[in-house]
Amino acid sequence: MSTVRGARARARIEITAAIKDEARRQLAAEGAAKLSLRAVARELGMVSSALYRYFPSRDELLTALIIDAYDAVGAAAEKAHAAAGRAAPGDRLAQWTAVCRAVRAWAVAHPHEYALIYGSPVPGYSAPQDTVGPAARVGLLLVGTARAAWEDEGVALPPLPDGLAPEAARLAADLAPDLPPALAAALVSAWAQLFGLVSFEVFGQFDRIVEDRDAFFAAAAERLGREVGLRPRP
Amino acid sequence: MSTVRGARARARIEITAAIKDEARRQLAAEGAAKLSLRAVARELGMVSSALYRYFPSRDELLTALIIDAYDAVGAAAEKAHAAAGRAAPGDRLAQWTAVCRAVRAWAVAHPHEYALIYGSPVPGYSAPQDTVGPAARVGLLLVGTARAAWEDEGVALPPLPDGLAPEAARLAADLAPDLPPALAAALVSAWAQLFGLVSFEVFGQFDRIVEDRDAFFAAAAERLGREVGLRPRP
DNA sequence: GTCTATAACGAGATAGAC
DNA sequence: GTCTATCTCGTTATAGAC
Repeated sequence: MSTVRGARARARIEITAAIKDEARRQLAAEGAAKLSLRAVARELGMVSSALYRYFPSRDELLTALIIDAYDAVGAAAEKAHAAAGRAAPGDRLAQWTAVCRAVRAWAVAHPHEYALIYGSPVPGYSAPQDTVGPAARVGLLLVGTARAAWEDEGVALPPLPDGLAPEAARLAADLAPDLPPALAAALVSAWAQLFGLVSFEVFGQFDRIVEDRDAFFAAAAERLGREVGLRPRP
Repeated sequence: MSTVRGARARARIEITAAIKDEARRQLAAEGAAKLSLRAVARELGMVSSALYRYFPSRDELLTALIIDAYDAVGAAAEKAHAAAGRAAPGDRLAQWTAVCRAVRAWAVAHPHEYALIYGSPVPGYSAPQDTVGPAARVGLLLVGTARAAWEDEGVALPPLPDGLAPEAARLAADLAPDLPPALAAALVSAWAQLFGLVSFEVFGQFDRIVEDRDAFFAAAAERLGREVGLRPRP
């Protein structure tokens, strides 16, 4: 009884994975806008209507791919975060740059999945609430490292520009009530800028401009870390 | 004779503009991947083969749209650059932030054209050399402002991290041989981060996170300016 | 209950004959 | 330039296999 259910469940998991794999292949070849349930089904030797047992609509398949992508980059970042924490406990700047490098490495290795989550929105598709949690994973790591440094020794940040004080207070209340508003605002800014660097590289804006991308990115990531108050180990 | 030719030329210009306008409308509705010469023709009451007199292929139409977009954001930035130069000559930080704000304002007003040039690459399309010049316009303004500040009074930048020295020298040689390598590298980094901030806003990554986008962006742009050595007027 | 297959819909793209 | 025959798409209804 339970083996039967187990076998069915296993088959379901396998087929679901096969569908997503094939969809990712199409993502790379044609882009998210042209992702087609029929083409996926054809490639898998299924009939299109059969896919509806696994994904109730094309948009739900897209959502699954988006969540997987956020989870993949999040997992890569978390792994780097943990490893850096073990390798040099207390060296928050090293941990910060390790997370940045992991994000970049994942993005360079999976450019089409990266484009799906950090590139132009897919026309006609609007991401449901389910993506919010996975999307936050990298950001949470960055906040965590900055918080650890703040708890260690406090951080020295330049004073907030006048106009930003209310928004910074709002950000802090939403994202990290224990942190000073200036740090919360700096974190959001660094977060956006990290992905700006990665996007420029992945989307080809650095072609014929930046050559030694590793060195360039490493320096930029470290600078971002300093902007949220991280300092090299004394 | 010449009036006939003039009229013909005028008609050609008008039709070319109408084609691009309709194509931009489709860009907004369906995305660049689905831009179709046939649909453009249908909407204009033309037959698709007639379009080939104006654009030899879909890719050439895309290229024209891309160049137009780079030129539009470049012109907006140049206008802000010039106005800031007139309003407060010598205040380089104000000029820098004015350019940043102009880029952002254009992007927010034209999100689909922004996505075309700074979003995910269009699958199967590779930009020809013609786009390089227009694409450089904003970057050149940023370099120009930083150069002016450098010539005014020099700039104090943190020393380059070890590994970055060769790449920074290369960047400086390519982009601005008169500037110190550390400044060239900081400029490329600030350039990428500026568009990272804009992309996060335009692509919806700030939804439900950053509320007062004007204040947030203004503060970030000013910080970027300081990173390339700009200081407020004494 | 769970799945797949057939067939169909309405809409749109596409290729080629004329 | 036009028309038509043939594709694609997402999605649903239905019937039957396991």
